[in-house]
Amino acid sequence: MLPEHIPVTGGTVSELPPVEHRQGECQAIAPIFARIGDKWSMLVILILATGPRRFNELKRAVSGISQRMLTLTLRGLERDGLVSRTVFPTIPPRVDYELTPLGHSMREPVIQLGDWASSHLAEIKRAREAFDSRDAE
Amino acid sequence: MLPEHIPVTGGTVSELPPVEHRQGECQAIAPIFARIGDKWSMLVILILATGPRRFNELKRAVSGISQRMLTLTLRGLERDGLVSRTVFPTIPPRVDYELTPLGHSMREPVIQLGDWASSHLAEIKRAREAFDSRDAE
DNA sequence: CCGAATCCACCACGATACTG
DNA sequence: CAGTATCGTGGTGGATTCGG
Repeated sequence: MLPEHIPVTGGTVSELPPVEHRQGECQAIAPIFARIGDKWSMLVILILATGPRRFNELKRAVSGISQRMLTLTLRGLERDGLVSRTVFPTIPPRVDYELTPLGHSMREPVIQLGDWASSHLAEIKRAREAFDSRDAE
Repeated sequence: MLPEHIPVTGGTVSELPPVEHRQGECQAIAPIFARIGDKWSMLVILILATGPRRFNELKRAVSGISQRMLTLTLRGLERDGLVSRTVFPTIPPRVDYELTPLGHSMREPVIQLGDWASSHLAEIKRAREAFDSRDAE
């Protein structure tokens, strides 16, 4: 399903696919990106990629998220069919969240992005500082 | 970079890395995700992955984006060292945007996510409709 | 322990108009 | 063509409280 990626080596710019190819695509995937590309969704997916978790486990793992945003984020992911919610009517109550097959199919792309982010953290930090000090003139 | 150096815990048999491993990571990558995971950044990266573009080319390609948000998005990506901005002092003026080496390194993860999104568009749509009709009771 | 609900500040974002 | 400026608004997201 994944199209062969453009070879980087020795390629000229003209060998890149025309914009139009992506252009139509953009129309379609923009809403998806706008949805999963919020502040928390991908982090939650990233955590759930390690296995099912309870609500407060998630809250602890995704440090900094508020209870409300975690609820809303999970609700959104559930709506999109990426996460399933299982309630155990015990006392105390217990709710497990885990990736659905669809959510599971998203694991690899998200993990890759996460890996990219953590590998290039320092570079980005430096770029920011350089930019900020440069425009402070 | 992931599963290799993860120490084996107790007797549990799991291919998945423990949460704790991701947990510390999350702290660090949350800001990055919050940054690139806004409404437009990844789409712009996706377009620029096909080669350098001028401002209005981008505006047309990323359908639906306002002039203001494109400017802000590009400025943010530039600040993060992902995109470079080249001004040609001609008349009419011309400004080219293209991926930096750092931005280039992000191409593959973003393209993968884009591919994932476009492949599962229909599934997500169906999941949403199912969810919405189910909670409309 | 899990999560819904309310209140509220802020800023993300879009629309529009204006400049070099 | 490539922005900047300004303003208005809806939504995001935090703090807190309540319920099951």
